[in-house]
Amino acid sequence: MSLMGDSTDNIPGAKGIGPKTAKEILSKADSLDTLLNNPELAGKERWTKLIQEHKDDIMLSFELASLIYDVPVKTDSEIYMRQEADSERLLELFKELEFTSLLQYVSSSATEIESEIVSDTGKLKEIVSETGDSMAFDVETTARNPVSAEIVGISLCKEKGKGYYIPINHTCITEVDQPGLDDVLALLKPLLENDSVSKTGHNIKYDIICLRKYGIVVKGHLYDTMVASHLLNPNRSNHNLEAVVLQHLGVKKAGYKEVAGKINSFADLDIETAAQYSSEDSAYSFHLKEILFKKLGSENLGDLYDRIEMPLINALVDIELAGVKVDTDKLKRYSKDIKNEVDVIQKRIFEIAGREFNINSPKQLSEILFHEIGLKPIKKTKSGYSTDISVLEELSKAHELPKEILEYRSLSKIKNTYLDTLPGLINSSTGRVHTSFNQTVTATGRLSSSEPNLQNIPARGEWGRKIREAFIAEEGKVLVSADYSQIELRILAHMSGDKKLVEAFRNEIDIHSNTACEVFEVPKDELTPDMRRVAKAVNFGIIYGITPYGLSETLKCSPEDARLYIERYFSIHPGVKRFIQETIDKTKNKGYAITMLGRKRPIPEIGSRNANQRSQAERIAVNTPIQGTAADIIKVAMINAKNRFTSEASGATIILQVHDELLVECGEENVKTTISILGSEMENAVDLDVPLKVEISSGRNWAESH
DNA sequence: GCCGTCACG
DNA sequence: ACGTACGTGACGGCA
Repeated sequence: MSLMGDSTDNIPGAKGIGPKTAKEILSKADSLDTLLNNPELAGKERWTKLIQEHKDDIMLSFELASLIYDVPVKTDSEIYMRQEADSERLLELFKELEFTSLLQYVSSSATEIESEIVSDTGKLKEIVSETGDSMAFDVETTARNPVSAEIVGISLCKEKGKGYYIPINHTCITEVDQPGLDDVLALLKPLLENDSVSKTGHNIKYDIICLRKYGIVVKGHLYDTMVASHLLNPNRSNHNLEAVVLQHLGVKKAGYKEVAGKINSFADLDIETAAQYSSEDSAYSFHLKEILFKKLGSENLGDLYDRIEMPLINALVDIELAGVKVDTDKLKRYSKDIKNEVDVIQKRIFEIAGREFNINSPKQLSEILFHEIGLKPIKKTKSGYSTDISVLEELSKAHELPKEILEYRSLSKIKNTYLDTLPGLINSSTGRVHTSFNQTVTATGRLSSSEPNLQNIPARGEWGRKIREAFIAEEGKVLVSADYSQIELRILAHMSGDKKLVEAFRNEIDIHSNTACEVFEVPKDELTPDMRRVAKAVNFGIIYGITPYGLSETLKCSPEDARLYIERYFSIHPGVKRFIQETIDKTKNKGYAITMLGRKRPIPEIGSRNANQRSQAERIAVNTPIQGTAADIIKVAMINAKNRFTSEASGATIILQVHDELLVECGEENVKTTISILGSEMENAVDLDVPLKVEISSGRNWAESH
């Protein structure tokens, strides 16, 4: 078995590697170690030679060089551009290898895009009238968060290689005339709202939100080159335009930081520089559209984009604009309460420890625990002894301090991350919190949420309840929360076709209790809560790509017992066992994991000779189709629910998504309709061999609706 | 900027 | 003999 399966079985020496194969390895490679530690591709010399053999292919040699160059992450092309120092070291490397063409690329910044400043409405009118059925645009603003951002300028592209920049609200001293915002938007509105003109952009959700605040509803087919890049390789974490342009066009474009990093706001930027930068954004995105969407088609990802990711952009626009109402007074009161609690605990900790120290410093804490008190370290981290929750729980048996530390940590986390931060993130004009839902971050296809992250708001315990009670509905409205019940296990049942598992879900049996009966071979009425706890962990473990050790860690049992549980589970669910093996084999053959709706995730380490790396890859190969399919399904539900809320004028708005939950706000009088629409759209988003079940309830706040 | 930790699913 | 559950984002400490 060679690195990537059949396609690279001819690898014995570098000379046998053609450009296409090398490219394939690179596109699927996730870490430098995978490649450099491969005995068949070992050594820098081999790779250097490879570069020289392919120096005509700019991008290929670029990526190869980045590997030799020992960059710490993936095959991201932008890594060596992130820092000046890196660029310089890369230059040296290229000089050494006599790469004249590459030298040109890194040393000269791109000037391929022509930019024209549009400073009067007459000219703008002309451009609008000349625009055909396809355009790209980019909105420049004062802020990162689109809901609070104000428009500074807009660039357009209607033909490859040329951008037009309309300066609107630059505050720098300039002789360039700036047309008024209202005039510009009035002229652009018919074009932007024209359904038959497709719109291209890089992270176009941002621009659509900015314009929506001014009453412009962008219509037409959306080509988002950032989303396309993510679908093509979800392992990459960064899909900013500079990186994507470098990867697919082989051009080093100036990034935002290089252009505007030193100034406070884009509005302070001189108009000529702004025009060039913004025109490049529009024009490169316009150019990338052709390449990326052709690739999406040939990778069979076109349907996934058209049916899910593109309509999802519009759904996310509505969600982010809607925001969530938060009772800040309540949070601030809780913050004071919790401060008193934390102070008391801190005092107690210092007394027990015999001196004051920074409890938040794991380093200082381990000094106290393991040297001064003399407790026995349990786990190591890269930099010392671990003091994480599992360690402290174990140490609690031997000493009174760890328990206090746990309490301190938990409370200060609540205070710092939630109580004290959320009030500051309220948008002053809407009075609500507007998170960003990121469509291009996760490797599995899930969304992520940031600034603030509203997908990790505490849910458990006293403080979880208190904090969720502070997420409230507008006056006269209520919150409706709908959760998929066991969606991942249901997907496992469907995908594996395991008879017993399918049957259990068709009969609406409590799945964890059911598993407990099976694993412990007892009738239902003899089940203990502890058996159910074990079974629940086994069920989760299956989804995560179970290992005896991993299960024993979470269950705090011996690996031998864990192994037994797993063995019992598989003997009862042979279909699941078969599914796991087949999934791993298929991933090995194809080089990627794939979800029900065709989302792909390359997993190159699946062929690694390093057993640890290979095992991890195998767990990822099992988990990704399950987690990713669940992500696909809730995306479909969001799109369909939103469409019905709109078409049936139910006055309901989705305001949050938390992986298997949707939170909706609607008028008190519409609760019944909302529940019925939401429930049926979630349950019928896709057709599986087992039913999808959704639990719905409503209330004045998030805790109550749950 | 990276690490350890911990909040969520 | 090894080191392990899957996926995220934010915080404080520390170099």
